[in-house]
Amino acid sequence: MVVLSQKQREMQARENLILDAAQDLLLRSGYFGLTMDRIAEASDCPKGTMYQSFTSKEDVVLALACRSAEKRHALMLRAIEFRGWPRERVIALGEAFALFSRLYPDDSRILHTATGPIREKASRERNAALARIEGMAVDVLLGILNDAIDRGDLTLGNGATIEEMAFGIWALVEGGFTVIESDLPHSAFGIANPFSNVFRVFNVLADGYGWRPLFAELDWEETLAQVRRTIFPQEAQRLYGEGEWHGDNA
Amino acid sequence: MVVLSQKQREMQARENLILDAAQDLLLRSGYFGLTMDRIAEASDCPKGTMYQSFTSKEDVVLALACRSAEKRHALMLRAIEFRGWPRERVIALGEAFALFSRLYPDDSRILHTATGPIREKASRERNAALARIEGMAVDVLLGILNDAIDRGDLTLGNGATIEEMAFGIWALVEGGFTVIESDLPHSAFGIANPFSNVFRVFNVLADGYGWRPLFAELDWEETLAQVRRTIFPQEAQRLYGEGEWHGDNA
DNA sequence: ACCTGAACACCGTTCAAGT
DNA sequence: ACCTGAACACCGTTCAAGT
Repeated sequence: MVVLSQKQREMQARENLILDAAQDLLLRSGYFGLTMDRIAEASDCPKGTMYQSFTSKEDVVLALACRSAEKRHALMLRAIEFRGWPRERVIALGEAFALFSRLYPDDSRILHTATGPIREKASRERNAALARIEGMAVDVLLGILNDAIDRGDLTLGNGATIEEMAFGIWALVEGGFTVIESDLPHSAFGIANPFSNVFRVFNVLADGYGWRPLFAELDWEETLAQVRRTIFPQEAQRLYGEGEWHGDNA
Repeated sequence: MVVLSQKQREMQARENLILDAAQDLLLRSGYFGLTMDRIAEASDCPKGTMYQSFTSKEDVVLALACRSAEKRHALMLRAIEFRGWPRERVIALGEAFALFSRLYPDDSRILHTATGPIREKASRERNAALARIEGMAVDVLLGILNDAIDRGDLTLGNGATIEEMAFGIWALVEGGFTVIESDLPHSAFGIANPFSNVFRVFNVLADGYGWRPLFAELDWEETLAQVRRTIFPQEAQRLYGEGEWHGDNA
C-alpha cells in the first residue's frame, strides 16, 4: 500500500470531486457542453486550482476514461477467476466486456468519447496511465492463452503465435464493440444481437486454431450461464432478470 | 451524371479549396492547431462564406473524412475486380485496406481523427454521408460472401449467417487497424508486422467457417502477389519496390 | 438577394494580487 | 509558498452593413 500524506489525500479527494462533476456534465450535455467553468462551479473547486491536478480540459476527460477503464478491468479480473477450461475463461472475459457495456453504458460512452484528437491534448502522463490499463488487459488475455498452451488445450502450428491470437481476439472484441457502440454500420449488418455475434465469431476463430474443447465438445451456453451465476450473480440478475439467461445474450 | 449549375460547380470547387487547405493545416498542426481563421486565409475564402458549405469546424473535419473514406472505397472497388475465388477476393479487399493505410497515412490519420466527440458537432447530413460510404463498404463484403454461398464454397451451419460473418470480418479488420493506428497496445502484443497478422487471423477465421478453398488448399502468398501484380501494380511497386513482395506483408 | 468581415460571445488558460 | 478568480487571449459563429 502506498502511503500518502494528508495533503496528497486531500488532493486526491478533490480530484475525485472534480471528476464526478465532470462526468455528470459530460454525460448530461455532451463533450461540447462541458466547460471548465461549469466543472469548477459544480465541484466547488476554484478554476485555477483544477490546473494543479489536470493540465487541460482534455486531460480531465482522459482521466475520466482512466476511471472507466479501471472499472472495466476490475470486471475482467473477476472474470478470469472462473474455474474451468482456459477457453471458458476467455468466454468469461468476453462476458465481462458485454456486462460492462450494457450495465455501465455511461462508462462505455466515456471510453468512446476519449478517442480521436482529445488524446493529443491530454498530458503524456495521462495517456501513459490509460495505455497502462489497456496493456494490463492484454496481459490478462495473454495469460489465459499461455495457460491453454501449458495445459495442452492449444497447439500452435503454421507459425502461429499467442501474440497473433491475442491480437486477433482483441481486434475482434474491440472492433465488434466499436461497431456496436457507434452503431454506424450496425444496422447495415442487419444484426439483431451484436453481443451474441462476438461470442459466436470468437468460437469459430477458436475452433480454427483447434483450441480444445472445441465448440461442439461443450455446452457453451451452459458455460455462459455458469459464469453469470458464479462470477457475476448480481450484475447478471440486474441485467437479465430472473431465469432469462438462456440463449439470449453473450 | 448529375448536372450541376455554374454556381453549384463554383461552390464545389471552392469547397475543395477549403478542404485542401484544412487538410494541410490539420496534418501540419494537428486538430487543435486547426482554426477557421487559418483555413479562411489559406484557402482565400472569406470566413463567413465557409459557413455556406460547412456548418461548423467539426463539419469540415468530417468532410475531410468523407473524402478519405471515398478514396479508400475506390481502392476497395478495384480490389473486388480480382478474378479468383471469393475468398481470394476478400484477401484482395484486405490488401486494399493495407495499401490504403500504408500508402496514404495522411488519409488514415484523418479517418482516425474524425472519431469521438467530433461527430456530435458535425451536421447530421455529413454524418449520414460518412455512414453511407461505410455502409457501401459493408455491402461490398456482403456481396462477396453471397457469391461464396452461391458458388458453394461456403456452407453455413450451426445457425451462422452471412451478416454474422460480415460483422466478424469487419470487426477484425476495423479493430486490427485501429490497434495498428493507435499503436497503443501495439507494442503490448510484441508484434512485428500487424498487417500480416490481420491476414493470418482472417485465414484462421475463414477456415473455421469451412470456407473453400481452405488455407492449406491454396498458396495465399501467391494470391497476394497476384493481387498486387494485377490490381495494384503501381501502388505495390511504390510501396514494396521491386521483387520484395514475398512473405513480407499482407 | 447575396456576400462578408468586423463584432460578439464564449471558453480555456494564466498569472498578478492576495493570504 | 501557495492559492485563486479576475483578466487575457483566442477562436468559432453570427449578422449588420455593404454591394
